[in-house]
Amino acid sequence: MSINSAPVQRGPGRPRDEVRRARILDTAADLAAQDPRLVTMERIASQAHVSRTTLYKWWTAAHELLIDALQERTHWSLDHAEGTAIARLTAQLDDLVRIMTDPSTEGALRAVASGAATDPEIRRRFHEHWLAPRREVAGQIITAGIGTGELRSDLDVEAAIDAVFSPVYERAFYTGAPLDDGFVGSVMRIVAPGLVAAT
Amino acid sequence: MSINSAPVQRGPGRPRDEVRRARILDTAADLAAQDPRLVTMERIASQAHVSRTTLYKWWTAAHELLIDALQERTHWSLDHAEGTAIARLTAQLDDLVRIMTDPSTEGALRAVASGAATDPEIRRRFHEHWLAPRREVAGQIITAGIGTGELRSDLDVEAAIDAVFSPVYERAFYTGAPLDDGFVGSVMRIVAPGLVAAT
Amino acid sequence: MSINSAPVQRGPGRPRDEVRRARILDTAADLAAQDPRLVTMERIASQAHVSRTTLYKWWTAAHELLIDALQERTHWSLDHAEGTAIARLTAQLDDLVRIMTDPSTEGALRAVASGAATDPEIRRRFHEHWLAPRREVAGQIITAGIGTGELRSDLDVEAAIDAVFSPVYERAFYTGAPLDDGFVGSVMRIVAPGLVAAT
Amino acid sequence: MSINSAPVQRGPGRPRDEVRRARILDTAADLAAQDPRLVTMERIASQAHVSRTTLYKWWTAAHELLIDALQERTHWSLDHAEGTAIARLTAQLDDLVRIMTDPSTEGALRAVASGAATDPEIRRRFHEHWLAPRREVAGQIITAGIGTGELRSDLDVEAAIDAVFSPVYERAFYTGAPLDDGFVGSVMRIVAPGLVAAT
DNA sequence: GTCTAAACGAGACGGTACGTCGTGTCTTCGG
DNA sequence: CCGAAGACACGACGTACCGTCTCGTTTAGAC
Repeated sequence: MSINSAPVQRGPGRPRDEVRRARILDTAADLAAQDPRLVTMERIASQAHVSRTTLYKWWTAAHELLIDALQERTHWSLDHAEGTAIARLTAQLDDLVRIMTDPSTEGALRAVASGAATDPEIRRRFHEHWLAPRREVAGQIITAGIGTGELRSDLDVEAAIDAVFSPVYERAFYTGAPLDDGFVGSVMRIVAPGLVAAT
Repeated sequence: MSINSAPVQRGPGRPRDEVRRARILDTAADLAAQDPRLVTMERIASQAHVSRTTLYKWWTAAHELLIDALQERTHWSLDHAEGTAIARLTAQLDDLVRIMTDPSTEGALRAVASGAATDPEIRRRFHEHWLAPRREVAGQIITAGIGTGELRSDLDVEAAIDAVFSPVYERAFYTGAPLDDGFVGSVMRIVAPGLVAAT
Repeated sequence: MSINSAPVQRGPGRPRDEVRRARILDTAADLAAQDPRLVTMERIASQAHVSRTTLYKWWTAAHELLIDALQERTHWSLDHAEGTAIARLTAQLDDLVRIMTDPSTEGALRAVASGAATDPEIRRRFHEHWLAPRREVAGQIITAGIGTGELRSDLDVEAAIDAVFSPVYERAFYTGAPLDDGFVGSVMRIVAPGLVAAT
Repeated sequence: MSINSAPVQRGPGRPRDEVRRARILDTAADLAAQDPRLVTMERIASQAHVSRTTLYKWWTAAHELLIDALQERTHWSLDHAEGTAIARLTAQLDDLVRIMTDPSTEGALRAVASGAATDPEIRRRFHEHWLAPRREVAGQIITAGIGTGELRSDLDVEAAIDAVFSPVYERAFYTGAPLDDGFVGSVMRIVAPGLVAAT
């Protein structure tokens, strides 16, 4: 799952220092928590007591590094609860809100999303390693819901996923409005009627 | 509405060169259309055959300038059509999609949103000069719809606005999925049932 | 003597504001006294509550202005005492030391000399309006001294003037060594024997 | 002697490019020879095909750089000839005249002296790395001359040094009068009688 | 009294240089 | 082969002066 997960097989030469790797990711997350704009290769290097050379050896850019850090911190969020489709989507949304509420993951996501908005390569990575996995899960939930007859059969699945998730990103990144459990409730109250099949 | 609207009455001193101003905003929009990352004070200046000093005289940063450029290009989008609340919201959404489909406005918005995600000051400006006016209109439509009984009376208006608009931003900025009229239809089909009052 | 002495004859039009002129020169001298590097057209203008346009109307550059200021403050120094040639040269030297000891004249001279070292035009002005008049007086003293037989008849007058004056400039501008009456004595004790005729 | 003399022993890290260093100093000297006002970090960088960053890495300001260039070009001038004190001082003076006659060293000295006149920090450097070493040698010559009885025992050594050297600086920087061997003769003819002991 | 011409203020503008920060690349030494 | 240390080019930042320019306003003497 991680981009730079340590391969087990070993050849000759000095093995990679895993302690350093962890320290680097922690440092990046800390910086992002303080202020996403502080996340630069330069700063990460000096703060993590690591040479810039080492950073560039393993990550092509700060955003790559942040995505790694993000994934290590959010593995849990992909395990989804049982229940109705609506309940499971709500759980997904709760997880996302929790991620957006934790300063270190919020800051990292801000930094990555900021880059993604303007840089196609970052966008690709952001989509591949962050959005896609979550949309995948949501898609499965929705498809299953359609199968059981809980959800409408004529749903545009992609649009449905957008409708569920995007309000959280908008609030977190741009609006600055409070992001709490009440918000998840409000969103689901609005979106759910459009998802469920008429009884 | 514009930040730097030229007052007609004149005092002493050389009057501002409005031709230059327009050329600057055009240049910035062009650069943003090519690649939002090209929008730097340096590049705008050289491309618009204007000194950097002049840019800094009128705008504190590239993002300010872009917001001005955006507003000049999207005045039309705030006039909203007549009809039911749902119809009027759909019209709003169509406008937004059109803005996101025009390369110059899309690029400019990308650049500004990118900054907004990480810089609180840009976020404030982006909200004040871009999001707020559009949310304002949408809010009035919704409130009016509640008044006529078309929409549910227990709506969380802010969340409703989020639900309507945010899918467009998400697609445009991060997903890369096609942004066409069909998408607006899909979104509204999902959201509308949660907005209208039960009959 | 002054470059911009007000001509008496008057035509139509608003006459020059002499109060302003004095205020400008004072301001320039004050700035030079604080730090010669502060003497910029911009700073003089704002400090003297005068527009930059006015400065450029009357002086082509800050150094011109400073030379004017200097002359107004050092008219007295060209009147020389009576006595032997050596005594009169010593008096000249005392005057120069006094000028170099007064912060405002010292600063102004520093600024002008600094420009003169690198800019031929400033050098010409500095020579014409500052060095030449003083060398002129010294030259007359020396020539007169030769006439009376007090000084050697085979003197290289220009070199003699250099020998007398230049140590003061050197100390003032570059060495930072104390510039007091004792120094004038030391210099004259060294130089005088080479000037006076053998008895 | 040089501020940035390359130490021979080497640690880790890419070694400094000595070719670049030489090219930078040459370029600076060339610019100074053309016109001392051209000596700016910006121009040196572009002319020497070097980034401004590199300049700032090694020199805090253009004047520092020029002092380095000067020293590399004037090592020879501190070796002094044998003979009487007067002869040795004359040799020193000849050296200084030669330096002031070579366009590249003359220009560099002009630029540095110009800065020294108004900037205390440059003054300190100019004194420490240029004036002091030369005054040191002259001081030793004079002290030795006093020891042998050739020179007066009641000399103010500092003033004596000033008397010998300063006429050259004055001519070179401000007067514009010719600076040739005849001038050195004239100066020494005037100053020497005040230095030597009465017979 | 108006007329006229200069002085003066306010401010826009292009330009050059400053010193700093971050990027990505390259070179060399040591574990 | 990993990692540290550091040199280097490049692009952008925001600021300070420079000198020029275009206006509007003020202030005198001349008619």
